[in-house]
Amino acid sequence: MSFSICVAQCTDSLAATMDDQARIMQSIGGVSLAGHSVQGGMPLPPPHGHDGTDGDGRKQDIGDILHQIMTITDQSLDEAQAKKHGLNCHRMKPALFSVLCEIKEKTGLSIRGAQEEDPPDPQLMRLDNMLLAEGVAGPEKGGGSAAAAAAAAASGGAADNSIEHSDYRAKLTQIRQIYHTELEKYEQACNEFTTHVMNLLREQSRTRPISPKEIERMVGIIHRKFSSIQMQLKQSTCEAVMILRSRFLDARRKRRNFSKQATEILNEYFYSHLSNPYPSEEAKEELAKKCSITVSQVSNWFGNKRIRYKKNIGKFQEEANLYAAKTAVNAAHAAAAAVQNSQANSPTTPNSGFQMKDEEFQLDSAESKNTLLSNMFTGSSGSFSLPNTGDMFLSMQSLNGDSYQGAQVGANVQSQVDTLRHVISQTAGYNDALAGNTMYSPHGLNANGGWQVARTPSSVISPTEGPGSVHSDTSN
DNA sequence: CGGGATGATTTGGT
DNA sequence: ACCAAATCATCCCG
Repeated sequence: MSFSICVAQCTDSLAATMDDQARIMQSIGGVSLAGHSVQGGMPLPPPHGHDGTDGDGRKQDIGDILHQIMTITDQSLDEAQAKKHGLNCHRMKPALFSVLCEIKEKTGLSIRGAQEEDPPDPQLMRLDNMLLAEGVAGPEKGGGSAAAAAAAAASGGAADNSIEHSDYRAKLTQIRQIYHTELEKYEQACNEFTTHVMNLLREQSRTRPISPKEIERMVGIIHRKFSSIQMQLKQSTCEAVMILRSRFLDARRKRRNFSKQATEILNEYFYSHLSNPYPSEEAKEELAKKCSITVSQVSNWFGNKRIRYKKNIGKFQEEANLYAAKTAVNAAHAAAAAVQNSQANSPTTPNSGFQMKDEEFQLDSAESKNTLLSNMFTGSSGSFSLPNTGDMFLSMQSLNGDSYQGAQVGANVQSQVDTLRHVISQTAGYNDALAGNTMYSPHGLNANGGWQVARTPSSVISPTEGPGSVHSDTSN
């Protein structure tokens, strides 16, 4: 939308109003020329110096004046100025003026009242509200600096996201700026135009009757015209914002898979908290930081993971084994580091060898994993029951199922020591029990398909009877 | 290119 | 506000 359009439109409106007046004038002329007396029977003052002359002369005079008035706008400025002066000085002018006044008074009623009250346009209000909501209209919200701060706060390494976000902010700021400059331009133009028209009308009021009401009305018309243009501006701004938004949302939809490392970290947490895979706010923040993703992405991930895990536990068993083992090994590693020269250490290589353990486990064959892991999986899982699959499964109770709650992953050395001890103690005893079912059994799911509420470890089921108890759930 | 994997969004419930 | 579930949209591999 350009300034020229708005000026053109306003000019149109003004021209239309002028036309109205010209028509009135014409009708006046018609009346006065056709009839012998002007409407209302107002007698024309006797033309000076032409007393007693025929009516043709007067008609001629009036006709001339009216013609001059009506064509005054067609002439060049200088010409018009001269003519105007001539008319103002014309001897018939006061009389004609009063006639015009009277006619005006009569026709004025029909003009007025036609388009008075303008209720707040709901459409305009909607646009205003939206622009306000989008932060395009309304008080300056710090624009770039706020965006930068928000981006910085959200980042913590989430490059993709913050880049997109700041990009969005930048574009929005751009739109906002354009909107404001345009709005200002229109306001200024409106004021200028209004003053101009008012001056014009005041000037003209010397030649023809123009009431203050009429000027007011004209101003109203101009303002309406300009505000309708403003509405167009607002509308197109809204459209632009919508497009930007949809693009931004599309861009967000255009997801990128998380890095392998991030998935690793998330999975580790998930499987080490399988009994209650609902990270606390702090835990989520921690994970988000570690994974270079946002907290809500962590939440999304856990939401998806829980649902998909539960939906098809079998599919995730290998993964579960893998991560349970990792957790156990990590715990063992940490514990070994913690207890240093303890006698009850893991049957693995010395400290230096632990560094590679993760990779080794990742690359292990399924069998070795399963045999190894089935002995270790109890490391930090809680109790579980299958949903309604009717599968036979094991219910295991951990010693420290919830010991990681709210703590940093792998940071709780004591629990890791416990885990290690537990793993070690379990290794021999339950190997056989699991031999026929190398699956990593789901823990923490109740019959309704939901994870059970976290419970205090070892208080419900003793470590001796917990891991060994076998449930078969054929109901449902 | 098809289809499974996966991150994001929507919907409905508490 | 958070969750489960369904669904969407894209990624990615064979």
